[in-house]
Amino acid sequence: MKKTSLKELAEYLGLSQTTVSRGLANYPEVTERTKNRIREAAKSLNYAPSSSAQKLVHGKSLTIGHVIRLSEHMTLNPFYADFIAGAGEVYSKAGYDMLISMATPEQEMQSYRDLANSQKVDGFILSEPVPDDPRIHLLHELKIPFALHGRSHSFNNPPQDYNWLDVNNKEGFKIATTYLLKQGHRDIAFINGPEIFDFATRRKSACVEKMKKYDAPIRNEWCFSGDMSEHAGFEAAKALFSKEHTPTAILCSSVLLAMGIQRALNLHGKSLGQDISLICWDDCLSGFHKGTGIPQFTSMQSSIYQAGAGIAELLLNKIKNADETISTQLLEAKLVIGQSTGKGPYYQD
Amino acid sequence: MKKTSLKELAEYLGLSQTTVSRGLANYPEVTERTKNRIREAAKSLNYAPSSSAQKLVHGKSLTIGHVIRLSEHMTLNPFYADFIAGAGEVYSKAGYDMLISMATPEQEMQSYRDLANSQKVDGFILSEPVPDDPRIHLLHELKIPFALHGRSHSFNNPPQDYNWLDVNNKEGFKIATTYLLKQGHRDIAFINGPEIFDFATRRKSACVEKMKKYDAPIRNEWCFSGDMSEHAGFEAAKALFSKEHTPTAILCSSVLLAMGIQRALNLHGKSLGQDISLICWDDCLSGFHKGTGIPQFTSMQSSIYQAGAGIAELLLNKIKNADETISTQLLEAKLVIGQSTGKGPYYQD
DNA sequence: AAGCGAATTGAAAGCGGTTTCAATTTCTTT
DNA sequence: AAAGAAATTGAAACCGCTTTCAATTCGCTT
Repeated sequence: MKKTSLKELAEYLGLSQTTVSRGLANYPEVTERTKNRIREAAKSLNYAPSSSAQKLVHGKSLTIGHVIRLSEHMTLNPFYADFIAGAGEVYSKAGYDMLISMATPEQEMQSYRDLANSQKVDGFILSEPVPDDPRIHLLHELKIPFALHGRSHSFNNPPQDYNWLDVNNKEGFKIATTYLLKQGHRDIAFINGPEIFDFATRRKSACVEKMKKYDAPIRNEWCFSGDMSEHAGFEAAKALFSKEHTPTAILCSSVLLAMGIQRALNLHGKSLGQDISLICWDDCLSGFHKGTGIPQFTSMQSSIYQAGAGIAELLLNKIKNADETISTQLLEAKLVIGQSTGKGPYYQD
Repeated sequence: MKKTSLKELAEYLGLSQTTVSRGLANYPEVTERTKNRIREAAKSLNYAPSSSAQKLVHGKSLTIGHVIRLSEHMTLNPFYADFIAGAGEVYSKAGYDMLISMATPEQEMQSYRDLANSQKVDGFILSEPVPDDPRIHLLHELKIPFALHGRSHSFNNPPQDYNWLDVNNKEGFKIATTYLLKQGHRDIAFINGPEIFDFATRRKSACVEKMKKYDAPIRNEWCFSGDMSEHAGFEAAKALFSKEHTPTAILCSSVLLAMGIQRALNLHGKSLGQDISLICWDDCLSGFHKGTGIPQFTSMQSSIYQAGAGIAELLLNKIKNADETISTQLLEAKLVIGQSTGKGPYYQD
């Protein structure tokens, strides 16, 4: 079972390469009868066109690139798996491939350059934007389509345009904060992700806005910003409950944080939903999929798998239609009541 | 800034394509002086060779394929992210690309066929082997190099040969079981992954072997096998502690399970390390990276990131050296004492 | 200055497809 | 049955690169 070329297949059939090629591509000018002959022969000889040859002649790679920045600690965010799964499924349905490239922060830009210039990919999906993300400028310059998962806050003027898909972090945290406030909580702590990131600042500002509106106090010593890991959640909650004043509710930016918070609370003999309420952001990681029944945590849910699928679709549309306009899409998160919230001291009917 | 071709670059330099090509590839017969001219021109015109053209002429794709099976629930194992990060880093150092393809169980085999026949990839990494994994046979037939992460138990005779890299599950769980026994535990429960998988059966048998050796009782109602999720751990532990007899120690197959177990224990007012001991398998997911100090769980640690890197290296060696012999590699897991274990009732100095 | 080997350079073939355009075959029509 | 239109088929160019092999240039020897 060795590689069959178009030439061999044509010789075997006693036809020209032209006809065979057209037959396989289902051109109308080829008789149905010969098409069938061709298809059968192709199957029996196990023929598949060489993708590099096809790419060469078409000048397209039918491949989308994802460059993943490996930080110094080689930590890769577990959300990537789901995000990529969502995108990957869209690609495979559309006949596209997904090329993933790991890059250290120093290699990162060059990696985009190389992939674009060598025409290995027809477009990029960018993740984890930073403020005034330099990749946006680079990819504009390289004139290659791309879409961003999330948004890059711009301090520059004018800001750069780009296609993006984001979850409505602001609205999500407004809903969550309002829910806690209406349940009678006023002393609310906020354990956030790193506030250099756009999503984290949006979450924070939503929270602050609503708290102000309800005249609830905003205490700096109750606001944390850092890694979104179990460990960070544990440490933050530990710090929080070693203070004199402690909140009656917590908002946090990730299920991982929530787990750490829960562990710390147990240590302090406090129980979630009873002594203290918690709402966490939930990216609906499939590894954490819930069973049936009331979920452990009350959360704002938004599937990162769907975000991956959505942004892949957005980008493929751009590419296929050579659409130069900017597309943006905002996904809404859903409040799901779980066991981690209860009435607060100021509750009133 | 549009795509520059070799031809254009050659014309710009007043040289032939041949010389330019050789210059860029650093052939010795090209003078250092002209090489430099060529390099400069290439840089200033932003030239990069078309990868499809290069692939076409070399007949290699310099790409490794990972086909990811999406189950019905679209759940993608979060370990994939780390595994892929490890592999990806090796690839990029070696000048290889990583192609990831999502496939439903029905598409899966065809996906391997297509990628191989269209020469999109030079080799495959297989994950999550099942007994007598049909992919092994297929890829042998397609005569394309591959390596398996884990092992595929064979009920057939003779079993098929293949390159693999696995972690020493058996030895790991022997160590863990022995540790618990020596700490004075005899009533040990086992919350395992799905026992259709090779790794899970090895873990189970290691456990059973050691228990027998120490004359500790093996109770079927204390053995669970299922999803390796937080939720499954919670449910198993809940079931376990609603029984009349309860164990003094638990072995489990994943940190996620451990977290669920902990949550259930808290509900029952039991505390890990005090009332009950737990050792879990820890794939060292970067998302769960520990801080400093004594880790939460006592665990058998083995980095799945390194497994990814190791198997990528193994495969690339095969490909580069056209090595037809079979390579296998067994990684050892390390017992790390954390806060979740303590002395059992039968402890003696 | 002629002759020679060594060092450079370039023309052209080929990798495996797609597509243009011309050639051939088949079918109508008269 | 001949002519013209329509339907099929195929030869050859081309995509962008590498590499073989032949041609040219160069530096030295005598």
